[in-house]
Amino acid sequence: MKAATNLIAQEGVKAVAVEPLALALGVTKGSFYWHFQSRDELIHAALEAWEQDQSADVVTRYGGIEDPRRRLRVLLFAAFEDVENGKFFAALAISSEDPRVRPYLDRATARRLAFGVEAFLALGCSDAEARERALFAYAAYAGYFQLLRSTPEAVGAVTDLSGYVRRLAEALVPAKARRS
Amino acid sequence: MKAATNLIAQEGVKAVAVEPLALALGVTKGSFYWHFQSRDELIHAALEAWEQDQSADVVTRYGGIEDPRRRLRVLLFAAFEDVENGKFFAALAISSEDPRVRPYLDRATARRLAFGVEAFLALGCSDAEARERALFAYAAYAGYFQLLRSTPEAVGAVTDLSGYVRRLAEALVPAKARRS
DNA sequence: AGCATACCATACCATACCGTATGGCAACCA
DNA sequence: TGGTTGCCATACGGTATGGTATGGTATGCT
Repeated sequence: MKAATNLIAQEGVKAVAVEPLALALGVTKGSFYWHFQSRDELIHAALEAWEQDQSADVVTRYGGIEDPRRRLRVLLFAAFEDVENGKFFAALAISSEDPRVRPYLDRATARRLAFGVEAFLALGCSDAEARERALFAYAAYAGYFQLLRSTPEAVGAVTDLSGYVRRLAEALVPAKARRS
Repeated sequence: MKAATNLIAQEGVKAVAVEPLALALGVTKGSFYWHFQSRDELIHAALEAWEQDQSADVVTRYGGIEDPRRRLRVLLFAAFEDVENGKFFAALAISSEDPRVRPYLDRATARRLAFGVEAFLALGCSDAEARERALFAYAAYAGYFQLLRSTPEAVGAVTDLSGYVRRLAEALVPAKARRS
């Protein structure tokens, strides 16, 4: 399952092939099919594990912060700092046509967007405004990791990631009073 | 080639398979291999055509605008309005692991980023600042179309695209004097 | 010792695809 | 009328992979 997760992160779901996987792990197909009923089951298991991690994280870690302004800023910075997860999300996005992936991807997107919308509403935005800002933030997130994945050299030219995120935060949720 | 382009846009390069393609077009493999030397040649031809379109567009249409502020804003709005192209770009991104796609994707990214950096430099930004802003803009672009592709419902909730782009433009290149 | 269970390996079949070999067949040409 | 050319179809071989069938082996229980 770990190997499968790595493969997904690296080359997408299509790269999860039983025979090469077994070979790489030094076992055989026979052994694999003892532990898993099918290739699909392995893929689902890996995706399920990811989703479990996900939903465990977000709500518990950021839902507790009362001040919506602070909650959003913390969430934004944390999201961009979790490179591992960002990369895996980008990897899922490249397999978005796969019917096995779609549900997980849709749920993740819906959950995150809803979380963002909620926070912006708490910030006093109108309904449409909140949705727009949440989408903006999420697109910036998704785009950043897509670029980091597909053409890391291009992203590498920008060494100051925190500057990038700060700009995003300023555009969306300006701090009321900034010091120094 | 048109069919191949559509397939790439829909399901990525891997979906461009000779036999199903021939079947769908009501011809046979024999016929296909008369016109193309190989599957690779077809894929390259489709990508080449896209790249040709690309480079023809950007420079000629936006390079001419003198005022860097205006040039950037026009470029931003135009980029988001060209949904067809945006979707195809997102489709290429999902095939970014494919060695046939990488060069085209890399060149497109480099070209666009360089164009953005140049414009921000003309705007008076420092070198690092220009690179950061260009990356920000490009990530917002890439992310938007990735989401539009992978989960269109999520994007559909935001009906006012121009508001989205306006926010991006404001964050990056504020108009000197805004009215109303 | 005899046996069951858990785990793994080998050999096999089926499918989907790429690419090739070869045989039409129609249209135009000599 | 017979040949040449352009285009297409059929049939085949090769490869990668998913999945199954079946046999082997080690461990621990009775």
